[in-house]
Amino acid sequence: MEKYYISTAIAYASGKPHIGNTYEIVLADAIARNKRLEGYDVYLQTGTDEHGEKIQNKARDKGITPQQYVDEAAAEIKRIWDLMNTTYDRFVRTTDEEHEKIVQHIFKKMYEQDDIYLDKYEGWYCVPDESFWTETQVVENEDGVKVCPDCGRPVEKKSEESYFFRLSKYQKQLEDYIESHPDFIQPESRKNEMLNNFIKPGLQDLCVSRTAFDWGIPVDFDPKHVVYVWLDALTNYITFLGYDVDGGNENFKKFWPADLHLIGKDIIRFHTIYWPCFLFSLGIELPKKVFGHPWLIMADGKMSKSVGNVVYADDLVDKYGVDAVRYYFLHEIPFANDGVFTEDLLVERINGDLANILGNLVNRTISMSNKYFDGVVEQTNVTDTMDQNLKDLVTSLGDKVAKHMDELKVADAIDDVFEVLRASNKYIDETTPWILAKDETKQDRLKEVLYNLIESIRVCAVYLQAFLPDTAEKIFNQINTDLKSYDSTKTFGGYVSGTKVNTPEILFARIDTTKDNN
RNA sequence: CGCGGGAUAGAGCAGUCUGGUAGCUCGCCGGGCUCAUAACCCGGAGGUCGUCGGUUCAAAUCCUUCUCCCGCAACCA
Repeated sequence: MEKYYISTAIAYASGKPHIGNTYEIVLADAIARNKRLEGYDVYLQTGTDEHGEKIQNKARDKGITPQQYVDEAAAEIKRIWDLMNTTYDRFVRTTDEEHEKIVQHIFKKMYEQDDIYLDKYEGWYCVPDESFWTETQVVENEDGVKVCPDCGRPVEKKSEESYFFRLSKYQKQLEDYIESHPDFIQPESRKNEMLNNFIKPGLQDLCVSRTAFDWGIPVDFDPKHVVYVWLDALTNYITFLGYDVDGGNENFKKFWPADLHLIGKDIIRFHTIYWPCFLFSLGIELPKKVFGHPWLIMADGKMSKSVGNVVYADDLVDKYGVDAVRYYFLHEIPFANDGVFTEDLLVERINGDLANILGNLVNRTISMSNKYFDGVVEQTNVTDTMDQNLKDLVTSLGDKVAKHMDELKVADAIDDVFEVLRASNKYIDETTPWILAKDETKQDRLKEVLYNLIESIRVCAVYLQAFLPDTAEKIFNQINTDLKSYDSTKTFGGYVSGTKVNTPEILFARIDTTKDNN
C-alpha cells in the first residue's frame, strides 16, 4: 500500500488557538481522510511547538513553570483538534525527550561538519522588556531614536554570542531545486516571492541558538546556549518519524519524504528556505510539496486579541455543530486568497447549503420511500430519458473530486458533491413522484425514481466522508447501508435493491435569522 | 521604478494561458409544485468585465498608460 505523509505546522503553545489555527488541522484532516479513502497508508502528524522566550515569560507571569504552562496549552490545543473531529495519527510536542535528544544530535552533526559555527548576533535590546529586536523590527520615533516596537522605549545595541547555520552555503543548491521542482511550493505565486525576495539576492546565515533565555533544548557541547526555534521546530517532521543522525529507523524510511507540509502562508519562508537547507545539510530528501494555505480573516481584518475580534472554534461548535464549522472552513477558503469569516455567512451556509440542499434532499427522499413503499427501496429498471443526466453526474463525481483534491482545491471538491445534490433535487421535480404515486400503473417507475435518488444520496455521502464525517455517517444510517467505499461508486447501482431505509432525521436544522441577531 | 497578486451584476467568485454569444452561488422580483426543514424547481431584472490607448474581422481575454487594493520585503512561532 502506498504511503502518504501529511503534516500541519506545529502550533505555538502560548495560548488557546483561534479559528485561524484550527482551520489548518481541519484542512489537513480532510486531505488525510480523502487519501485514506483512496486507499493510501496515511500518516497525519500535528502537534505543538513548546519552547521559546515568549512561553518562558508567560509562565513566569502566571507563576508556574514553563513545563506546566505548555502542558496546559498543549492539552487545550489537543482538545480543540479532537472537538473538530480530526483524525491525526500523532500529536507531537517539542518538549518530548526523544525529540530533544535527536535535535541535539542534529545540532552536533551540523556543527561537526562546519554547517554551524559560533559568531556574534547583533541586535537591539530593550532593557525594561528584556527583549531582543532585529534591525527591521525596531521603529524610529519622531526624534529619530530607535525604540522598542512593543513598549516604545529606547533600545540599545547589543550583541550576543550565537551559533549560526550556513544558509549561504546551500543557496545555489536550493535555487536549483526550486526551479527544477515547480510543484514544490504551492501556490505558485509564493515560489516567485521566495526566489526573488530572498534566495536570489543571497541568503544570510541563520541564528540557531540563544543565550538570553533557557527554555529550550540545550546545546549539549555548550550548555549556556539553547537551540533557537527553527532547528527545534522544523525538525519535528523527521524526529517523530524515527529519524536520527545515523540514518533513522524503518518507520522513517517508510514515510519520509513527506508528501505534503501544510502550513500557513506566513511561515512559507521557513519551510521553503530554512527547512530545505537543513535537510541538504543532513543529506536527506526534501518534502515533495509545501502548501502555504491562505488565511481565515475577519470582516474587519486580521484576527487579533487587541482588536477584540478573535473567534474560537469551540464556541462555534457549541452553537452550530462540528460539521457546520468544518463545512465553513473547508468551503469558504479559496485555494489562493484569504477567506472572510462572519457568523452571518456561517449561518447563510448552514441554511442555504447544509439544511436546504443537503438535509432537505435526504429528508424528503427518505420520507417518500417510507410513505409510498414502507421504506423498501427497489430497483425496477423502469427507466426514462431524464434518468441519464443524473446517473452521468453521479458516476463522474468520483473523478471530479479526485482531481480537485489532487490539486488541494478542497472547496471545489465540495462543490462537486453539491452539484450532484442540486441535480438530485431537480430530478425530484422532473419526475414528480407524488403524481406517480397516485397512478397504480406507475408504481414500478416510482420505485426506480426513489432508488435512483437514494443511490445518488449514497454516493454523495461517500464523498462527504472526508469533509463532513459525522453527517456522512448519519446519512448511511438513515438509508441503511454500509457501502461507503470509493470503489462502490464506480458504477451506478451499488445500493442494494430491496433495502429498507430508516426514519428520516433532520441533519441540519435551519437557523432562524429573523430573531437571532446575537 | 524592490518582488508578486488582484480590480468581472448588490455581495462573494469563475472565465484570461489556448481571443469569437459574459457564467456560478447568495440576495432581489415573478411563477410552478406540495414529497420535504416557509424547504425544492423554473423564469426575470441587474455588468460600457478599474482606466487611457493600441493590435485584430472580433478583446474580460493579447500589448501599452494610469489609478486603487492586498501580500512579501530575513531570524517574529
